[in-house]
Amino acid sequence: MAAENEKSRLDDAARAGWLYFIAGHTQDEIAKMLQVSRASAQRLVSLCLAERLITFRLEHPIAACMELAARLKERFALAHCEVVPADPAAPQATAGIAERCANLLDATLRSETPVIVALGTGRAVRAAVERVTPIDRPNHQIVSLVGNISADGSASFYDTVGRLADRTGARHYPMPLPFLMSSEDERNKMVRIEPIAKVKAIAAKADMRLVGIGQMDQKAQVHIDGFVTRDELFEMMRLGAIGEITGWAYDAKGRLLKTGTNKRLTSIPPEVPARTTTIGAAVGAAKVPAIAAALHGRLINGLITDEATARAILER
Amino acid sequence: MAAENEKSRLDDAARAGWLYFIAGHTQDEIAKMLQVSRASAQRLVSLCLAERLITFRLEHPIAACMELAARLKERFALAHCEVVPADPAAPQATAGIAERCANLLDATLRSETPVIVALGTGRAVRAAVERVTPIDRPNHQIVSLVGNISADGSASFYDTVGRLADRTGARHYPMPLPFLMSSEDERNKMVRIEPIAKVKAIAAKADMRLVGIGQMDQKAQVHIDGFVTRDELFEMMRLGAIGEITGWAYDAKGRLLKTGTNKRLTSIPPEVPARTTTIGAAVGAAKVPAIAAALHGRLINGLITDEATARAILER
DNA sequence: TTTTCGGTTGAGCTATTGCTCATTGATTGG
DNA sequence: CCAATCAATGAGCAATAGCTCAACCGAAAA
Repeated sequence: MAAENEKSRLDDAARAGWLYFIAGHTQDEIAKMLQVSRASAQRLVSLCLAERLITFRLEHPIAACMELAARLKERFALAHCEVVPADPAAPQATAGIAERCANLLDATLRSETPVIVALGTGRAVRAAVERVTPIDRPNHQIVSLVGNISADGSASFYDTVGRLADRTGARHYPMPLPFLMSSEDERNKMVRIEPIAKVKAIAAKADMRLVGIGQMDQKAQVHIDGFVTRDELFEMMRLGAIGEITGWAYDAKGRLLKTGTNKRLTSIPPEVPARTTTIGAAVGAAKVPAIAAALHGRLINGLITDEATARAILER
Repeated sequence: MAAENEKSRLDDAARAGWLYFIAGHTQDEIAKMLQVSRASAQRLVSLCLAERLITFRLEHPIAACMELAARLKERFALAHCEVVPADPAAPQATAGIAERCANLLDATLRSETPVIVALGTGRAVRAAVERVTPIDRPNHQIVSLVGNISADGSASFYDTVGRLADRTGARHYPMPLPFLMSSEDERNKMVRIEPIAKVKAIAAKADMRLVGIGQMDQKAQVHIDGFVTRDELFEMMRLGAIGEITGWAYDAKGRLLKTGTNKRLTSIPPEVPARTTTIGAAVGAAKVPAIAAALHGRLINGLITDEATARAILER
């Protein structure tokens, strides 16, 4: 008898769900049809959902992305996560994630109350600032997390901070420092001098950090861009480095290394664990271990990536 | 560019739909996530539905029934239609439809304002009245559409009107007449006498008619119950009879025959087309042509049947 | 350059929905 | 048989969704 009632209740729930979601009736109409009160009709619709009698299927590539983003967000307790459809024609294309990063920057910068945005390295970050909608926000501040002078003394490093400031009229604070100093002592001296200390102080108050994630292998961007030598790169790899964020190398568990180039690095170190919104932006199979490690080590609390990369991270 | 925007709009619609239906967020939350106004978020969710980006799938046997009922209702412009799951163990079982008929009667009889319910023949109708919830409605009226005296003069015909009256305290009007008279003249005389004319008048004002549908073949219920002889049945079949409602035989197009037993029949004739709620209740492969004809001829404007029968009717 | 037009937007209103809580009614144990 | 308990119910309210309308924006035409 109990089973009988149970069954008939589920039947009614299914009926209500059908009438609600498929036929598009209101719960009031359904209540009249099924000869129950509106409250009961609502309960039946809820039950239909709770018992998973009805399922939703989104026939769109976006669906998989949303799913992956939700899983990443859950798994790594992220404050923010976006997964864009992978472009099969260009698996490494940063266009998709750059657009989302730009959108995120737009949203942050739209605020009338002053905000501080800190930028790291990475092609996605560079591409993102190019896509930011121009807006006049002179009271905002844009601060760099990394030195903008490369090994040869030139300031050739792509000036993301300056570009973003151009588009917003915000004050900007590049870090007038070489990426690496020649020794730990020298680094410690430099970061204590007034203009650098000021940048550090502003960066510490940043409302959002947007950083790229680099893998530490033969194709490491920090090496390609000439910030670290081949020897330095290989030394870090020997020491266990698997990825880097603003130059700070970390191992497979996302722990910052205490040796090697990290001792001579002028970049603002990541918060561990990340408390302020710290969004990592990266795509590509090569970066998967680096991204996964950064997530495990809580070096970032936000991620913008593509479908293929997201899937690879979750499958590890 | 237009295509680009169109695509991105659909992407957003899919995103909104996912967040709404799958993740269960409110449109307000979605608006904040996608950086649009709540109104726009609502539009995106609507668009997602309109473009069929999202589909609902009801994983329950009831779903097919709802679907069939909706199609029957649409196809034959029915005021009411219910399809119950077919019981694979007993394909002819009237239990399912009787329960629904009883429910319908319950709903009708629940009204405080006086209603008139007219009952026809059929096992489903008989079973239905047995399942009606007892309720005290002395001002209602229950009227029979068919004579309750069979060929041998006995009143053995199952007394649905009386049983329903028992359960409701309603006044009831059986038709104290033989099912068939010996001639057309005699029929015409009988239906004009006072008590019969009164029953006819009440039946004409009925708020609802619940009737069975009989097939006209060797297993015709009217013959089995002894209301028509074998010869009479075969004559009607020769004349094109394919089904009967309250004894009134009709052809494959649902047109009432003007000859044969119909000329001697005392039953209240159906309205053509049915204006008052006239619900046919019948199941079984054998009844499919009869039901389909009744629907086509608008002898009924409501149907209660089972899944297998509904499917067969639609596939004709 | 100005005008017009189609389409998009957000404010604000109304309908619908979800939920809480007191009440009812059924069921089980005494 | 009665009382206690618990799930189900419906009223009523607060939150949410859907819709209308006026305003706005950008594109195409004059």
